[in-house]
Amino acid sequence: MAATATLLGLEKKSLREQALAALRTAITSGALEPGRHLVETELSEMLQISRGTLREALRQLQQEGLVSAGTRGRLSVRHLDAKEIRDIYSVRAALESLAARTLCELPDRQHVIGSLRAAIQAMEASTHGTLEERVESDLDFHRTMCRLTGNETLLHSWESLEGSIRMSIMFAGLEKGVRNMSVDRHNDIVAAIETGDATLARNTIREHMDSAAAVLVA
Amino acid sequence: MAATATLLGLEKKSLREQALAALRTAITSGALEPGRHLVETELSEMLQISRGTLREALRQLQQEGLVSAGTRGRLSVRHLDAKEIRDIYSVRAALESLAARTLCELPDRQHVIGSLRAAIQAMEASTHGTLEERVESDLDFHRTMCRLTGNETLLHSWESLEGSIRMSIMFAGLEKGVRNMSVDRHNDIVAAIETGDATLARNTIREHMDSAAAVLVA
DNA sequence: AACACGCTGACTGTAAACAGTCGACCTCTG
DNA sequence: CAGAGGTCGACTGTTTACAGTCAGCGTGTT
Repeated sequence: MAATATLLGLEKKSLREQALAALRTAITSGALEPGRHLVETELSEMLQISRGTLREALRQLQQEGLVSAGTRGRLSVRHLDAKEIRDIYSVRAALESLAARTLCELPDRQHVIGSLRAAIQAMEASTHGTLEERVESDLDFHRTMCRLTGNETLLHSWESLEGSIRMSIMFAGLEKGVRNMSVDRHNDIVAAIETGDATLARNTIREHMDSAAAVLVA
Repeated sequence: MAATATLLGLEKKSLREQALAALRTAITSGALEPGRHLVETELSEMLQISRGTLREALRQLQQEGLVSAGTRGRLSVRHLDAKEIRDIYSVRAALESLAARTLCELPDRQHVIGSLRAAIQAMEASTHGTLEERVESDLDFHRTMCRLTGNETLLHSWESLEGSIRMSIMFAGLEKGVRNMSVDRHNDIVAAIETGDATLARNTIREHMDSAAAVLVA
């Protein structure tokens, strides 16, 4: 069964895609805890899908860095130590700095600024919600920033990193994680982009990410 | 059959891994031309493997950006236009800039510089070889730079981009591609890293990548 | 007690078969 | 002739079955 968009906007997702989403959530939420050996026969039973379908989903999660291969093809949920979290955030900072600089160089930034402000409003709204919602709206802001560059490769690279980012936040604990997700900091980022000063924007992102990583590994 | 390292250093690779490598090479060399519909039944026959095994390999290639999904799950070899090549090189520059800066910040760089100089010597040797060899040694230099940072996430991100980089070079033609793979430019990069000046190193990489992209899309 | 060997169950890798979707083509009807 | 409907082959998505590897455990030998 292929993914199908129907007239009413309903979308049938393939079992593989559904499994991928479910596993991604289970891993990044900690339900499948770090180091946990992912046994195909168990998971396929839990998810009520065949092992072949599950393998395809697991391959993608492996590529995304959520799953690591041990001896003999055994997969387990990846465990992140402090260095790895810092490394992830370094790469994240590099990608988002590129995004910010790219947005500064756009001839017409108004539409972009509008979208980013909308994302910040969503962040503001989320401060009355759960910690999960706050994390979601924060990541959505950053993803939006990458998407608005129009650089598909950048968005794809960021999205490939997203799982690792989520796991880093989960490792630290949500309460710690949201400590760097304030609306003010994100307003600073948008303001920097609005000035069109690419160096300022890059530095603002860099500081934001350095600070976030420091909190996560403390 | 799992991948197995034996006493003599021989390594049995799984069929999936072998298929992955073969397909990657076929795509990045242009043997499987851009836009070509990848029919599972054909490919599995060509490679003499089952469709299930092939699908796992194709999923990874899709994740690497070498293969794009069309309607109804149909996969085809990705086609890159000039913008996409520039985008790929922007992301590449961001990642390698991070690598260069990270290497500048290492307390003891001598071992690192040695490895980079060895990679340059391999590049020098390759100037007497084929164009393919020159491309290989160039990419090896850059991969080495990322690996030496010790940042696994960075290396993985770079390697996930490698296929797209190779395809960009293939699109332009190898002759054009190697135009920016001179030993001098790479000596400049190493020299910049040797100074420990992160900004200089970053700028050297940035210029190198900007110049490479410009040549590829000209 | 320590070591070697054999067996078994658990697990991964892979192939083959089944099932559903859809485009192309053909036939029929007005 | 144009349009509708049906059929069939090509293809993707998924399941089931087969095969090989290896860790753990039990047994026998020294």
